[in-house]
Amino acid sequence: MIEIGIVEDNIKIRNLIQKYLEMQDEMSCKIAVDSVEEMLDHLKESASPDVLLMDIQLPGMSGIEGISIIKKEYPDIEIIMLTIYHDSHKIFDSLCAGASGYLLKHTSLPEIKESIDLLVRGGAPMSPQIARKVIQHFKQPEPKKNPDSNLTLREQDIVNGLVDGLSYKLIADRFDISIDTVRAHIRNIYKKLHVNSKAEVIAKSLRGEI
Amino acid sequence: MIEIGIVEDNIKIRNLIQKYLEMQDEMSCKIAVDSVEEMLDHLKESASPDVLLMDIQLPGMSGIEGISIIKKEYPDIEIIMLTIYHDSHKIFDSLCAGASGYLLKHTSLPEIKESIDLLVRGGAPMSPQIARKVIQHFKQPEPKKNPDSNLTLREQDIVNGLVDGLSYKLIADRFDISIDTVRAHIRNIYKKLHVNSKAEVIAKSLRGEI
DNA sequence: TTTTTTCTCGCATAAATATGCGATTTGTCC
DNA sequence: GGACAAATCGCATATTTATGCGAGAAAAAA
Repeated sequence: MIEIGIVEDNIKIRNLIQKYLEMQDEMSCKIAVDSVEEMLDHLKESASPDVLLMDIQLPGMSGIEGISIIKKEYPDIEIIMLTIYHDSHKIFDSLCAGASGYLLKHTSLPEIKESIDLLVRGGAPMSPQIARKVIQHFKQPEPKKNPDSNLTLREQDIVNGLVDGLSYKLIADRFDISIDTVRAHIRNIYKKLHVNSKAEVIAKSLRGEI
Repeated sequence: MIEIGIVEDNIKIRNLIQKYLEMQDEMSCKIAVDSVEEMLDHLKESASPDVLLMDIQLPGMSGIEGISIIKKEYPDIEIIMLTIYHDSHKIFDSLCAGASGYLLKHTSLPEIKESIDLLVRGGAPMSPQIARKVIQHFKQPEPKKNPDSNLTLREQDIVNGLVDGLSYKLIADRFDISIDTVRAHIRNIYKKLHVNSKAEVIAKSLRGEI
């Protein structure tokens, strides 16, 4: 028997889902509340459900904050977001916070049931549009490397020194060269990268633009 | 009519899928080859398919290398990986290279068809186990934030200015404050972060350690 | 072999940064 | 009302950076 909890402030939707899930043989949905705070109260007193369906827009604490807190206290509870938001930020914030699935609210009741089944079998329920956004997140936008920014090995050494937060003097020590040589390299690096400060070199480097 | 191409070196599997897809009313699968190189030859001469099903382990160029090349030349072709590999590296390499879906080879023929439909409708077909791995990738292992490095809003503004490569003067201009105030904030930031140069602040920030 | 890179070093100087000490104002918390 | 954090500003100074110009030696490319 899969124990399911619901956090959803729209009472109609909440009751609808609860009733539907209760009708399933292998599912039970006893806890259905309208805020994260209430759910936390419940969790303290009674046994934890296996799966939580959670909205994002909620009175009080948002669903995304809720994920973090619940996951920290009860890491075994699997959380599926069920929301109208399909903007990338909310999706990624939810997944980063520890959600295991992300459904849009137009998902039908049988599909919700299917998703819960999928989840307990080790899958990750996602609406197709959501999956698309998640995947797009991986695509490298453009390896926008500056073509004529090919640094020599020594120059890369120097850049690494800068990224490590070293001063010219310390870089000189590290590679056993004079500080004026460091200056010379840095001059050339700036030319190649079209910048004129350490700050920009470090930023470019850590952004993978070198 | 959806035009589909297959790159798969196991001739049995290839023929099976091709025949099945050809049987579908709204699908056509004329091009079925056993290497990326062959597919590239085909693409040069005839019209591009809408969707490619591609294996990873192939004679000659690997499927993952293939994605990059094909996507660069023909960015409109959607690629679904169809492979036995379910290790995270291969999955992420594929998605980063530009694949729009990732199925495991035990996927049934009707499911493959469904996946293609899903793809052209803007979704992203993935086996549930794959989706799970993708999602796990988002979970932050540990936000190793320095506990007593909580910067105030203004201090965060200043840090952003530094990351953008601005000088004190320009930061002062951006927020319409005096350069001495910028100095004051930076002093406090350095104290909180236990550093003593712009470089280190930028590095920390871009590494997500603030 | 000649030319071009790459790496090395030096001197000089204007600009920017790091850091010391001190001060006023505006909130918020108790 | 008093304590305290946050944001603002000023002045002074030692250190570091940024950038100009020049140059020699070794290695790689032509």
